[in-house]
Amino acid sequence: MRRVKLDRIDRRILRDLQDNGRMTNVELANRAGISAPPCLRRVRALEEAGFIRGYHAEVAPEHLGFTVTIYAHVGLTSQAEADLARFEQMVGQWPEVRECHMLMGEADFLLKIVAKDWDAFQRFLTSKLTPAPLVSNVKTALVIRTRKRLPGVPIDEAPEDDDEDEVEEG
Amino acid sequence: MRRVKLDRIDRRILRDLQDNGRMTNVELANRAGISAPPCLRRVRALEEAGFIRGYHAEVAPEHLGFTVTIYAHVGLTSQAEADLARFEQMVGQWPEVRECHMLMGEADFLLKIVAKDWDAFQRFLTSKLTPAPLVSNVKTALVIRTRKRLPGVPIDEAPEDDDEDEVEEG
DNA sequence: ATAGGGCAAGCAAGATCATTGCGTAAATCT
DNA sequence: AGATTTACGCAATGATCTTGCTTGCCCTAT
Repeated sequence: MRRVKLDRIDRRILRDLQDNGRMTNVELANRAGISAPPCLRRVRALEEAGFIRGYHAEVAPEHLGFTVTIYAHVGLTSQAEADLARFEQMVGQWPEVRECHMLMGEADFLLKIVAKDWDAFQRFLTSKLTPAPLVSNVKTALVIRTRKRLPGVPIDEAPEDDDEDEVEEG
Repeated sequence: MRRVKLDRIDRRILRDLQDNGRMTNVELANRAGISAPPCLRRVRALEEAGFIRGYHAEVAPEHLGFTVTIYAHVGLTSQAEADLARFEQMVGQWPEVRECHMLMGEADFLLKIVAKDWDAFQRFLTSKLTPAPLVSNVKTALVIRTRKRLPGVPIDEAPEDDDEDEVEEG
């Protein structure tokens, strides 16, 4: 069980990579105030330790024909863990569903769904989601516009307390 | 007004970069079946045309101490466009709010909020969001777990109809 | 048909970047 | 204090990025 601590340099690296995932290692190093080799070693260590789950291009949905984004609240008929997992496994196979969050309270989920147009979403809703087993009720909310869309979390230069963040690695 | 069309190669590039934003251009080119130079030119063109909004490292919130994720439905007292914009401008300045989606129907928003712990979220809620001007009512939903978190949109090898996607660029 | 223009691909070369090995300094532990 | 660990920086190698140039293809207008 190795411990990984984050100092100011690590946080700066994470912040910069969260903001620009294709930043070159040399620029990353310059911003962090160290030379390239240790900077790359830190990045690799952060990846290994699970601080960085991956890198993704942020594509414009409307440019690819996806004009409809919906958030759907889904209530289930059962809240047994096996049923919750079965539902998650099912939505995991639907490409229209991009995110699946289990919410506090009764057995319900919040799904983020994208579709090319309203008709395609209706087809998904009526032929896939609503008739699915375990699904009790579905409430959908169409997204009109999105004015803020920041990735991940806010990463300050320094943590609020004096200690450094640390995390256990399996 | 330049037109940009997407062929199978462009879609493959977008799909691969959405999946791995740090894929090298040579591997991207190999997967797409073309050589590196035209592949890089396509990537640049896709960026210029707005198909790619940016690149981001996906960081693990809990590793950085953010153990709480909340979705909040916020209803406003006014749905005049100026007030909606004012609300969006306000949440834009709150680092805890990562996403702000305006929903269909009455003037309400869906916010994605992250916080280091439940207490920090309570402070945000009671000292920032709830007392803010225009805010009528707030309903929060704590995220227990997230089992699906895919970026962007599903990108197939070929579009459903025979035509190629095209988009206007300003 | 055939010549000309417009794309887009591939090759090649130079510049930049990533990556490794090695030596050294600072911090930690005994 | 001495030993150990850790992480930095330098230097060198290999890979990648990037640009200019040339070639081939398709479309269009003679």
